[in-house]
Amino acid sequence: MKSYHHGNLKQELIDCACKMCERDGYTKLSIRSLAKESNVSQTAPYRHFKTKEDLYAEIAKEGFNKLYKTISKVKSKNIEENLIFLGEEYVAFGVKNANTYDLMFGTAVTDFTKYPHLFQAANQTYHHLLSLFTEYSSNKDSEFISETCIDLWAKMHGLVGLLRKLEVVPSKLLDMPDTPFMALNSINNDLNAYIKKFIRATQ
Amino acid sequence: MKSYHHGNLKQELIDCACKMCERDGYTKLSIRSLAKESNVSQTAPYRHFKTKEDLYAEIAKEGFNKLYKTISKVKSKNIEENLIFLGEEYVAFGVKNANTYDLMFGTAVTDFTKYPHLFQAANQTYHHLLSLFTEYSSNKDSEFISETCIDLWAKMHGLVGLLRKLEVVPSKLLDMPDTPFMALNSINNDLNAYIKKFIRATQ
DNA sequence: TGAATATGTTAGCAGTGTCAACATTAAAAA
DNA sequence: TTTTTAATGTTGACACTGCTAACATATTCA
Repeated sequence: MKSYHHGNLKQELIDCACKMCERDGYTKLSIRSLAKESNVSQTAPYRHFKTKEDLYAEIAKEGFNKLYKTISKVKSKNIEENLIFLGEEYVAFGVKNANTYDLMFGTAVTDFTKYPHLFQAANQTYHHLLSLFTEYSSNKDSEFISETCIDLWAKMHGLVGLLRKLEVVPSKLLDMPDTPFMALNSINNDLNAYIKKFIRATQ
Repeated sequence: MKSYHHGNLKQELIDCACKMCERDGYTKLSIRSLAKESNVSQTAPYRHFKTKEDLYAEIAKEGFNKLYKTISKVKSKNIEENLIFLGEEYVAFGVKNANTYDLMFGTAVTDFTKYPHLFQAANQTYHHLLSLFTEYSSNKDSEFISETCIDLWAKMHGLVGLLRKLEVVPSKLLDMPDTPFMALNSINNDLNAYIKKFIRATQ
């Protein structure tokens, strides 16, 4: 027998939404289908998320926390190795959690400052990069360091975006020369090696 | 008096859709609203676009053609200056045509090979980079050149993505230190200078 | 205990993508 | 030229969506 009140519906909805989002993509995720999958009425989620964007923000927040956890686990002795591993982890995260990554960096949630928890979670990732560079860099100028962070971040972020475009290209195109997809695909075969080179090139 | 048949509805729908997409974002663009704005019945567009994704693909195609036109206009004597200007034009395009850029590089249209015209238009951009590097690089190894292209593309692409995230941060946050948005914002003040440094760093 | 609040349900509105059935016209075939 | 066919337009409808209002039940706390 199930009671009228649920107990911990909010978090359960968020967990379920994260799962559905990563499974089907956030465009396919409807509040109604989320409610159904969670065995509550169609409008129950509205007691916890005023709008759909609020729900998106929650998923994005969880995504940033997961991303932070992933890249902050990386610990190496020297900065170069650290950045290489970090780059590998970051790009791998973006590709593996592609649909969630969309929500984190796409336009579904435009203004992070409307969602303090999301804002904080997003900054956490950046702070990690920042502290890495601050620790290792001989140049302690804060503007230099922040620019270097953005530089690295942009590279990793851009790679995630391009690598995803490539994934959908069927193998029959592999022998068609001079397409970016072809070029990207050859990289994909040894993603880690490429990322290493990629990051090392701009040390 | 208007005739029953329109004459050139397809292209007019595409043009209108491009305008609406850039104005409101592609999520707000509905086939019904497009039909209304074009003064035809709700389902008239379905004679020209089987699904909404087909319409998206058309908009993305127009976007890639416009991007190609924009960056292929850049002509300088030496490769370095050429790449700097190209980077500026590219990032500026991405920021100015943000909503269209979403459609071009987002997940609304997953498989470009389903839309040959879009596929061709997307590759045209890459080909331009490729020919630039081929012309100027002393290392003529094709794999090296294609990797360098992707490298540059990823950087520009990543910058567009991050710069957009920053735009929505209200100015009250400007004196809040240690946020990526803050850091990005300082860059945005002199975007061109940053890109120069950015690209030069990985020559 | 009782009142106020939080959290759940049901019913319904307006808007959406898409399809089927029908109307009109332009193009092709006779 | 006439007739048939195909292309292109409209109307109506279905299932789905985000969201709100009105109502039901449970929990919190004075």
